[in-house]
Amino acid sequence: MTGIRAQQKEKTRRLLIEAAMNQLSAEHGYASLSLREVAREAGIAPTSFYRHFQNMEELGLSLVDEGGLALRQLLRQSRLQIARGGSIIRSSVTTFMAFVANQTPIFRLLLQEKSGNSRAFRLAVQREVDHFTAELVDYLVAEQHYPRELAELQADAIVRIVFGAGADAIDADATERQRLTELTIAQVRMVARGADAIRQLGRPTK
Amino acid sequence: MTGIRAQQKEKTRRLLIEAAMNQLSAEHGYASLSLREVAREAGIAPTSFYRHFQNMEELGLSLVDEGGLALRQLLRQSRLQIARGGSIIRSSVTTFMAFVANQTPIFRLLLQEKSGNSRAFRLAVQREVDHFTAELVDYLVAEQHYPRELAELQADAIVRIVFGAGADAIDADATERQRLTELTIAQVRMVARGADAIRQLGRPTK
DNA sequence: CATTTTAGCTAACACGTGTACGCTCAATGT
DNA sequence: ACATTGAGCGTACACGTGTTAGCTAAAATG
Repeated sequence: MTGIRAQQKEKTRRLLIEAAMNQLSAEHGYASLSLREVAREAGIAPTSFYRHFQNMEELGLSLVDEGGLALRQLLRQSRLQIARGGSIIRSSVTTFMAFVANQTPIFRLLLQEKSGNSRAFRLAVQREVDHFTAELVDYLVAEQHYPRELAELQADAIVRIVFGAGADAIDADATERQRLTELTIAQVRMVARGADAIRQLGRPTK
Repeated sequence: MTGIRAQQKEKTRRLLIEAAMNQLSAEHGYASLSLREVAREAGIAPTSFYRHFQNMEELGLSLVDEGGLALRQLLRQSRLQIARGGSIIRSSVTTFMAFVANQTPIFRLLLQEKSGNSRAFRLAVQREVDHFTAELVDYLVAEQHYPRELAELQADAIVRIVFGAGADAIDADATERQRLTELTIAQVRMVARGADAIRQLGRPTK
């Protein structure tokens, strides 16, 4: 009942997606992705592409979704590390940087399309980043007992710092990435201290 | 001796640059910029383009330079506001956001090519951002007497936050941009507080 | 004034692109 | 068993692209 036919279709759909991913590189971004080349790498005729996607844009949005999914899986991984002890900041930043290193093409896609030229793409990526931020806010409120507003301010700043560092990490080699990771950890801790100081102001007499 | 000929050449060179700027929009980025369309808008034949630039890439790098120049002019403006009193943070963030609002295509170009697909572009933009950071470090060391290392950490974090906010401001309307500006100011102040707290740790007994 | 330089032109090229049309043939539905 | 569906294919078209080669005329040079 799985449908040997639908099964095959899903398979070549994946072939297309993976072909597109492969063609994403440092020199060759989504914008300059060609239907024909993607189809060629997937091993189907150019026209058969339309059996799976209406547009290249539709393919691209699927890529973003895949990326967002991977990103959220990363977050869960990170939370696992927290559960079994250790600095939340360090483990979060480290796993994030590992994601950038291991899934470079996906991260680059997210990064580029965040300020890219398709509104649909920008919104899709922003949605993923917002997820990211929202979960951080929840953590700060639930576990660290920050007032919501301050938690939002802080989470937003942290996400900006971490994503910015991720962008710089893309081009970096392992050593440089290590340095960036430590730098980022220190910066996030700095933000946390600042948020804490502000919180103390709110209720000066402990 | 100005050279009526060289003068004319410089003029159409500017025409080309401005034509390229005009074609940069939310939907149509540098990557999909066409030599022929640019030439058309500049009012010259496609082939004449090569009298001024060897590549589209060379044109693009000129655009980045123009953008960086404008950004540095903005910084000087901002520093003037500081000289005649007022919060340095507020005036810096405000003028930065004004830049994003008024010179949107240029800022978008910088933002996109920062993580774009041409290494030359990435380096060019990074160079501009580094200028930005370096001047902030100098300020923090000279005026606020932070130790250099802490100043660098702080400046880098601030630049990341501000640029991230700028990226979000691109799509925003005036009201939303105002909100973003206030948010960013608060975040930068938060970072400053954090840096201050860390500095106090370094020399606990005042 | 004679010569050289050069910004801009027209014509032409080879190429890659997205997409429409109609065919095949194996998996599905009845 | 038969009819229908649909994934994939080959052909073909119109179009925009970057780039070369060679001409023209005006400015620069001496």
